[in-house]
Amino acid sequence: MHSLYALRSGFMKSCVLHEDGREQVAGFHMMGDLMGMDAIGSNQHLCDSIALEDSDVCDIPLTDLETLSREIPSLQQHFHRIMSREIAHDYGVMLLLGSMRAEERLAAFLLNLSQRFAARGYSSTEFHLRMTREEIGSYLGLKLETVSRTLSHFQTEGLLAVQNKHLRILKIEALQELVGQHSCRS
Amino acid sequence: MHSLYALRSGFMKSCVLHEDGREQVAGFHMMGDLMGMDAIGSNQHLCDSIALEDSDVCDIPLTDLETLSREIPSLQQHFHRIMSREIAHDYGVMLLLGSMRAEERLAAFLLNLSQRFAARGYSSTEFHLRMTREEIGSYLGLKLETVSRTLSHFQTEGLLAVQNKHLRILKIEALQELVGQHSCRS
DNA sequence: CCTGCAGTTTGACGCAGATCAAATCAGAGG
DNA sequence: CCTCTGATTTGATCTGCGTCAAACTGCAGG
Repeated sequence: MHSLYALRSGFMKSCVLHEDGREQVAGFHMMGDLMGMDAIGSNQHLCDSIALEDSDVCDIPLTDLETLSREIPSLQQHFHRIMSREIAHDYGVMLLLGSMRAEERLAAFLLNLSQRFAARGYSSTEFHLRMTREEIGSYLGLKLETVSRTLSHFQTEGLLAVQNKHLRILKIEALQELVGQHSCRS
Repeated sequence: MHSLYALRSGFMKSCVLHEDGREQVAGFHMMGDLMGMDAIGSNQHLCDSIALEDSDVCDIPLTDLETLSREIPSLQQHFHRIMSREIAHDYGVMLLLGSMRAEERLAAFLLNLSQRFAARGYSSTEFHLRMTREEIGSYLGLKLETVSRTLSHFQTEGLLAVQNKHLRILKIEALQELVGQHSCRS
């Protein structure tokens, strides 16, 4: 606590915990992501971060970061930008959870993964899902059966090819269209 | 843009916009809240903030805040704490949208309002809802009819007294229990 | 190679909440 | 006081997704 964590390599999830023991996946993190920004205000992390494959994490003491920020304005700005992006991202997730149907949620999720892999120099159309269907479901506010069914459905429609955890996007435009549409709800 | 906004008095909502024109309420703000923290990273506000009653807003240029932060460590820490709290709050909303049923969502919403009024010196059990049922629904990922029905249901159960937009909480423990329970989903 | 287990797929069924519709209510303006 | 309009309530019906159940797959350990 009172540190931030930079993910240098690997893949992780963060989970929010309920008082009653139930938990929900709040996000997936990959190389370069900064984690733990929820804890600055409360001295206590709301999330557990759990590695989904061998990962390398760098501990950043908050006091060091704040001291350096005062001396290096560009670092300060960068840090603020990162926190802000986290907030903006969360708004996107709220939108997703609050007003999208299962197909749209999954399409948005896959497109987001795709973009993030692309930004890191990996293929944007073919990658490995490191998380289980249940974890995807938890993140998207769906049950694992619904995730599985929706993936199968996308496959029969020819939008993607799924083989266990390996995934290939065949019609990225169709997925984008799905997300843009908002055929119903809210 | 490139300013933050402190709400000095009044009551506002912020809405996230879809590409396709649809919008969702991302949060409600009252006296003392800081708004616009989603825009630091992107140079562009994702949200429109709209006053729900006469409000008084104070513009805080980001560059000023950053300059002052460098000189006054306690201000810097305070700012970081506020951003962090926003992130933590968003995680709470994600939990709510992803894994709670209608009754639990509404109970959580009312309890949150109650706490915030209390923190500002107003009654924690009797207050005016400044937003419409539709806005509540949008925030909670429900339709206005469901919000209305659930409020009615709470009323017949004796948990609260609702008269149009005026609300009185009668059994706060019962509401808290509802939120803690998590009888189903996810 | 066999076994066990966690993860996944698929089907059948039920329900919470969306949708459609209509009646009522409250406040603003004349 | 009356009218108009947007907000709210309430009912009836529909449906997407959750729930329950069963079979299948792939991998790790013996």
